[in-house]
Amino acid sequence: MKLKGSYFYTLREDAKDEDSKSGNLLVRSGMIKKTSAGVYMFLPLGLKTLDKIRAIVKEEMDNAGAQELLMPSLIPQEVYETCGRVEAFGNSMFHLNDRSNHPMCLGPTHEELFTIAAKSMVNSYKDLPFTIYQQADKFRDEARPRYGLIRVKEFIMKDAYSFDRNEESLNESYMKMFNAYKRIFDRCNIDYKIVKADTGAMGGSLSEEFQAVTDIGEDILVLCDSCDYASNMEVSSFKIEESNETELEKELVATPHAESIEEVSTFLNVDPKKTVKALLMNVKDELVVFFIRGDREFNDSKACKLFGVNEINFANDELIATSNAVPGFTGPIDLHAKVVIDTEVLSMKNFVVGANKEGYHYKNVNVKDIKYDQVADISCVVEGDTCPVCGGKLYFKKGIEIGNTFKLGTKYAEKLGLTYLDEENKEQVVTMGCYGIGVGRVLAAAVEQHNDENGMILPMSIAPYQVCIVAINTKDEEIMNYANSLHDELIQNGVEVLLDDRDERPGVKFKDMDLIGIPIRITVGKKLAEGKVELKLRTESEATDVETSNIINIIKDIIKKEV
RNA sequence: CGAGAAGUAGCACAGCUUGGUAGUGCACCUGGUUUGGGACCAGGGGGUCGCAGGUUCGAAUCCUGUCUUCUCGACCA
Repeated sequence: MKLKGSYFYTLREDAKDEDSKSGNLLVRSGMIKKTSAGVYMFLPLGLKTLDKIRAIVKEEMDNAGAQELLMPSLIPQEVYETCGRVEAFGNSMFHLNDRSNHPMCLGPTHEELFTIAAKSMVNSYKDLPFTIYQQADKFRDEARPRYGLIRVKEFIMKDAYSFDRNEESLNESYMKMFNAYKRIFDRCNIDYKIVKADTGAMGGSLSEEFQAVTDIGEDILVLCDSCDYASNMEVSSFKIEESNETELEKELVATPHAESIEEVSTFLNVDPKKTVKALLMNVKDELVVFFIRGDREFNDSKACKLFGVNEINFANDELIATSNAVPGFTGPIDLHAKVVIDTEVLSMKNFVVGANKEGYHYKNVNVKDIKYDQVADISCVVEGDTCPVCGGKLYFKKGIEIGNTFKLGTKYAEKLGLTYLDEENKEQVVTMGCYGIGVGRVLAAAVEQHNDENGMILPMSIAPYQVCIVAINTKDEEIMNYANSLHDELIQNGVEVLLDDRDERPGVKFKDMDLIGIPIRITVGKKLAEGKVELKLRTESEATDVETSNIINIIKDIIKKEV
């Protein structure tokens, strides 16, 4: 590939409407261009990079025995009605009508269509198991697209679905995908963690997320410093510390104007860990008061699961007025409302709670003093908590979900009637798994993790070109002749090469090649007269002189080592 | 969806308070000098100032509406 005469441009300044390192670098390098919020063009250089990732995904899927197919994006709405998902997706689904006013949508996910496809083929237990997948566009009308390719309205996802006769067989299919995922992300050089995640509204028994570790991550990963415990914040737990204090008698204390945990703990000079705070919530239009340790966050998704609802909001004044709770001073003693206490509170002693009386709290309260309807795990881990597995210390990292493996179970198969006959001629429901990879997110994550002040530092496996040749002076015939012949010879040797033969000054070319992150740079300049060119790796700051007689082998060796 | 900010040339911005010929840097074109880390000199092309109304002799500038983008939050199968 020669730059002169080809579609290639870079921007010298950051885009004002990109909020992430990767978004900016991808836009500045001319790989992508925003068409509207959360929708991007993939320009030639960007598509080439994306294709490298897609090829790795395809190779690993095929090796794992999965078969590729392609589903449509334009789908009749009734396909999603069977499993109640039009409502479940709500505003994030794109709706449109065809010319005869038939309601259609742009597919946000494809469980239903894959299940329908499986029905055409599955009759007997002998037809199982198998796994099919596609790499295709998904459409989700995100409320707030952000971070370049990370949160978008239209994106390419690799989604695979496994079909098995039972849970045991599913476990095998699942592990094949799981291992393929590890190879895919390893090959793309992503720094990732595999965490346990919420099975959410999808149902199913196990969900594991592949999370690329970056500061702009939208998920909080809970990790252990001494074992391999790893969990999404939504579902993570911690080992509760038992207190061996002797229980004291509760005592009413005046705490004028001290409403927040911070104010109360400062006023009474107690550790926030020795307080219990109330959350007045609206659960199905009923007031439920949750009590958790003062320094902890309320875990929304755990609470939703507890009540089997999709959302829990703060109660409004009207709802709060149905009880004797006083916001800022709400406590579990003599509270006339439904009370749920966090499991951890059972192990706390001599703590501070509100007194349901303006300006008063109780101190030295113990579990025996309080009445509650339910005990449940409803709080979030904080850093420094004890690991539930090994007793080590928990710490946090931020992650971008780039992949998800999911034991779906029989939910979709049941509703859509995907069954088979077993050896005894009995009808059985197929057990499914689904496995997704956000291909664009993998690219964004790779860029987010591999860059410096000059631009991207792409891993060899996904860089659009493995080698770039910078010809210092395009007017020098010898330099140009050699650069062109090196370009041709590398291609003949199966190397992906970009020749910068533009009539630009050297500095411009160096800056551009650094920006787009090509792993190996060959500079053809003055030393050509001595039979030498310069080789520089994007990951290194220094260049070395190399004999032109050896150059092909040296390059091939570097590539072999990296891929 | 709630709150805030911004829309002026391909990109990044100034001009708006106090209405009066549309500006700067980069990019682009022509000529020349240059050629190892985003060159220099000279000349040049390109914008119905997001859109629609209104006020005014006159609107990028003031007023109203609207769309878009961004930020913080809510949401995120």
